[in-house]
Amino acid sequence: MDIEEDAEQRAVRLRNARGQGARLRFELLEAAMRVLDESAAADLTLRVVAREAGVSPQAVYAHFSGRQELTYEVIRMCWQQVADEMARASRRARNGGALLRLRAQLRAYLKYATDSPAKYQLLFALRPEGVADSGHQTRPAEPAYLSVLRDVEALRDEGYSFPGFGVHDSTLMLLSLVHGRVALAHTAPDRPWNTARSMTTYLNRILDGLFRLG
Amino acid sequence: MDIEEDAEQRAVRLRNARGQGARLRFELLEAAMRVLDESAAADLTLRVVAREAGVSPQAVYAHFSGRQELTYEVIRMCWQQVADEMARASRRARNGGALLRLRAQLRAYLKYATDSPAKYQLLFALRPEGVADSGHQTRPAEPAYLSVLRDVEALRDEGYSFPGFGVHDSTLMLLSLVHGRVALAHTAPDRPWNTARSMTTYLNRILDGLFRLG
DNA sequence: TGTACATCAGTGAACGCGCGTTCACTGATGTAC
DNA sequence: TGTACATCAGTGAACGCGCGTTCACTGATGTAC
Repeated sequence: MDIEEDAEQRAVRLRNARGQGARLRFELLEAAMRVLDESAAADLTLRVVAREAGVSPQAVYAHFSGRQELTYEVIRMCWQQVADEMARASRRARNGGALLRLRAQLRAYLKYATDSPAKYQLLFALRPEGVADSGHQTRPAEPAYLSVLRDVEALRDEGYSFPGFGVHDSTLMLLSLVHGRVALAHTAPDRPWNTARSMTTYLNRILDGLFRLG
Repeated sequence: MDIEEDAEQRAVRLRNARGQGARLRFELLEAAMRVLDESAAADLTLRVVAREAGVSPQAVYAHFSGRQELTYEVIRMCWQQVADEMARASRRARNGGALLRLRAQLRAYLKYATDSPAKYQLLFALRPEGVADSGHQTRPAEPAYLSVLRDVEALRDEGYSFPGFGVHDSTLMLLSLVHGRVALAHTAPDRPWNTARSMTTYLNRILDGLFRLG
């Protein structure tokens, strides 16, 4: 016996009802997010996503122009996801001042980087040349930017600022700091000062020193 | 006629003299750097490096355990290269104060990111799991760190500091800022505020606001 | 001064793998008459 | 109420590609005697 097909094992799946074909688009993106939950970013291939979704590789082409477009949509989803968690953290801290809400946002960002390393890595995957983005595809980081901006504006309304910087410059500075810190930690992950806990403390101290009254 | 071999075209090359076999190790690393000068980081494969060096793919195994080790050595070279350029920029500005030297270092960093995007991308390539680094392989970013640290120490000796931060924390903050800023720029390269020039101005203003007497 | 041998710096040929993508097809479901 | 047909949601089979790696080999150069 032992006929053991060597065809790619594919999850069982009922085809969508007539008229519901567009559902597969979402199923593919969800499958991609699941893949990233348990694999490295480099393993996010068209074939792997299709397999996870329970369809053949060719089925992807009905909803995306190819691997590249699929990947970009996944990147957008990841940015939206981290932005959502940052905004939620800020909301949970709404009783504190703006500075405490910013702390919460940066902590949420660090948590995302730690808990979802593959998705996090994808956030800063370089966009290869020749991408025909149609407007909304560009600036995938915008949701996270806007979430931080909101609390930086609140901080300004409380009278705090970094010398000479408006809210946009300040927002960019905070995002740069937190991402840069995480990226540097990746170059020496075994060092004790590169744990998520150390980085949280570090960023809190920066927040405290950065913004001043007046 | 037209017999046109389809074998991989390989650069002409004389084999190293007896006893000089170790030279190939350096030739391979140099070849890798050349590849990165004109290709994306994703194109840095063992076969491509071997072809650029003018040897067969198997020849790599005489000097590296495999693709992974080769890649890590290249990453170390890139960090050393950017650190060298930062240190040189600092030396050129030695007549100014420490703040001006730091400006020069960060500008050199930005220049490296702009002029050598493939090498720059490699700096922060995630180290996959299961790397047996034998001591010196870890912390590839250390040369750049030490270069910045030197000027931050000089700045401290001039009496400047960021509130509550020692020289190590401050150094880490500057590197985080500049890398984070570049990485965010990559997510929206078409925006006018993400040009190298805008980022230089931006970082200069941060330096001015960050460190205070006392 | 010649010759057998060891060493060195590589190469030839091949392997299995997964990738993205193309083309022709299938089989269920709804619609027109 | 039946039937021909169009549409839809996919699949089957195959393509060429470059990858990392293994194994057996080659041919020049030095060394021992």
